[in-house]
Amino acid sequence: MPQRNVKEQLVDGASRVLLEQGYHAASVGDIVAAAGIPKGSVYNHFDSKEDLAMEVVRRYVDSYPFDALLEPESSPLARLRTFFSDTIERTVARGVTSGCLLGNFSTELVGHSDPISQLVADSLAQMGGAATTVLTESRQRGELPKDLDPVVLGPYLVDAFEGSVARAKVGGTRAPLDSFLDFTFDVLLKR
Amino acid sequence: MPQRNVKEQLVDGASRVLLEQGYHAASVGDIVAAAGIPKGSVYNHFDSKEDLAMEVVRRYVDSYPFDALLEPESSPLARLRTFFSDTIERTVARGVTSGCLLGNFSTELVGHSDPISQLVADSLAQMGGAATTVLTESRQRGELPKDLDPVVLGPYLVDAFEGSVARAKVGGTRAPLDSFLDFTFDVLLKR
Amino acid sequence: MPQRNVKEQLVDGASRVLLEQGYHAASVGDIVAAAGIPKGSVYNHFDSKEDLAMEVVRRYVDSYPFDALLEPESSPLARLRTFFSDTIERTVARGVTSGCLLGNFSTELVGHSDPISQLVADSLAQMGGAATTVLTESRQRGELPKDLDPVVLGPYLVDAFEGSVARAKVGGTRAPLDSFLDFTFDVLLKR
Amino acid sequence: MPQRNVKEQLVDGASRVLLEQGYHAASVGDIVAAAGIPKGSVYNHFDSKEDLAMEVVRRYVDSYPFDALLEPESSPLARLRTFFSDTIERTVARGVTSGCLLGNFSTELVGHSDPISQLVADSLAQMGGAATTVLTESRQRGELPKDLDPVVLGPYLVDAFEGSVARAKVGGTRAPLDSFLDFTFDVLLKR
DNA sequence: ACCTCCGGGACCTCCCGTTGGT
DNA sequence: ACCAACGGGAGGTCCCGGAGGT
Repeated sequence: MPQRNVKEQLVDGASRVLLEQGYHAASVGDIVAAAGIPKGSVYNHFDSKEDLAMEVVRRYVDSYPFDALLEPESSPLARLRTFFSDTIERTVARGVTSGCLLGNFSTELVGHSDPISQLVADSLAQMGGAATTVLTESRQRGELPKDLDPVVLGPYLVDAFEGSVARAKVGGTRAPLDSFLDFTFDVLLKR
Repeated sequence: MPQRNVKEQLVDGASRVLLEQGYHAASVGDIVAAAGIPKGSVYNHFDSKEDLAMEVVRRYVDSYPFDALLEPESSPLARLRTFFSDTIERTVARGVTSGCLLGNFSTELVGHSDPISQLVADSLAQMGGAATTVLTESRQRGELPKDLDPVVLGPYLVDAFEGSVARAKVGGTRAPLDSFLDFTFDVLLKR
Repeated sequence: MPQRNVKEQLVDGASRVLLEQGYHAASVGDIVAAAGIPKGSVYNHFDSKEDLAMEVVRRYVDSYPFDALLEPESSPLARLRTFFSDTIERTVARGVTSGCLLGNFSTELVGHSDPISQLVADSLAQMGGAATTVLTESRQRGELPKDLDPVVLGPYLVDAFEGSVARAKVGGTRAPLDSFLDFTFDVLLKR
Repeated sequence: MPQRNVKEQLVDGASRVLLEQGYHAASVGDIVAAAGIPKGSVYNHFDSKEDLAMEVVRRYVDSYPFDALLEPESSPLARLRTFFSDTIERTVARGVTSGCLLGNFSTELVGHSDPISQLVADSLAQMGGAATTVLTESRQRGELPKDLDPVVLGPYLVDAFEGSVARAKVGGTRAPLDSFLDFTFDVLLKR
């Protein structure tokens, strides 16, 4: 067998390029160039660019620290803050101007790829649901102001987060992200 | 003899197509087809697709009801709610799955068009600033809980709004938008 | 306008290449190379390779000497013989190994292009019909043996002709064509 | 442990696919999919797609009922009619729109594969020769009109047959085949 | 013998911007 | 100002055949 890891290299390269350039702007040529593999090898592993992007989204979602978020060891609110904080750091590390793959694809691919859009919608819902779960815990511990409904608040926080990621991206600064974190946990959730 | 408002038709068509398809996915051919004009005419009025898109963004921003938002007639919070509410209705009227041009371009065009990205960033900042202005008014009237800083809260609300538009878009439902409106004005700002 | 005749050159080149190589074996690159035009120009004139091939078939059919065949000046049988004889000479002039576009496409494109297949079927029917018309004339003049039904014989002769063109093509010799002509007119129709 | 009759499956699949799609339109991928074997296995048994197609043609020719045609039991003309009639039924059973492999390849592969073209030409000549043999028998029995030369008539009938198969294929109807049979044996050969 | 993975190259199509006659 | 025609280049996809471990 000539080489190994071709598929792995491909998905890695695609992850980087799709995150940085977007779906339509990133050509398969760009991706294979970044992955360091020949173009002809792409379709040995994926049926289409869309199929490859699906895998990239799956891996992206899998990289979220959901385990730590739901582990009932420390305070729920602390865990939620850590979840967002870690995510912010990872986002910044990849480059603020790359933004969040879910947010990027949520606006770019509607009407162009139903499978990806569905996956993105589900992933966003999953995040909102996880937040709701933690907030419900928090409420049971009496940490949460009583007027805040976890079911509504969870997705709301995810929306606010994604919005701030988008603004950070287009502005080229992490400020909106830090602002989101501070306001959410130091003001909104703290009475 | 050619059409009269060729430029107008062009911008109208481009507004629709760019909002629905995105920048990279919409070809100049798609745009002129939607506008009902010949392709060669585009470059009599704009230097490039990018230039045309700039004009589309400007018109999009101009269509926001900033005047009504800042007119000191009714209650500031009421005006802010109306601003978002009207915007939601217009968004829904254009098709939820189209989303918001600013949100769409904020994630798609970073790294591809600095002029558009800058314009989008500025427009988002403008919205946040307008919200801050109104919230400051509100604070002066004592309508606003004291722990909420208008300077932080204004952009935060815009982020949350844009995030909910994105989620509505990818989910194909207006629910996140209504949820945003209710939570923001019935809970968050009504402590 | 940079150049003219681009479309004409394109169709001419396509006629040559499609006849010689067949539909699937001839790439658009081959065609534009033969036509001496850049590849990007093809789709200014035709929607697809299939569309271009349709035009080629139309021109091919138009090149048959149907007028002379149906002109009631000389003997019907003489005109029919001339029709086939002329067609044979033109076929040989283009290269026996190219065969007949209708025959070639009739076997290659079924299941791949319904529009072309239909056009080819119609054209073949047209030839058979024309032969029938002339044979009917002949019968009325008493030139035709009574047991030969023009309605059946017309298409039969066309089939035999196309079959002999195919055999000449694959054999690389005009012998089957001459044989067709002699047997048909000196034996079959001369009872 | 792999399959047993890999080669057999391969040739069977290739026979079907090449007959239905043609040589250039059928990819090796299509063939192995139809055969239910992995693509890499092809080149263990054949040097190339061309080589595989050669085998397919050989089997196709072997499937003709030449034995029954030449067995001097019943009337020569009856045997010839049966030969064509059986061939027609087998052709129809495989799908009229598939046509005849010899006819299909005779027009598609000239200039692309000399070995296949040669084999097809020889096979066609073989058929014509067999017909001539039987017609000669017939002549000796006095069954055949004296003006019909078996040497010319044999190939002529094969050409007419192949032409009618092509017309049946592109027209999607067996009518030309039945017409060929009736006219040939009820009119042409019956004085 | 088998078969997974590989890969250089070419497929058809379409892109965006331009040219130049009207 | 208009716009039909143009064109270099790239888009995603798929081709046939091979390499090499099992």
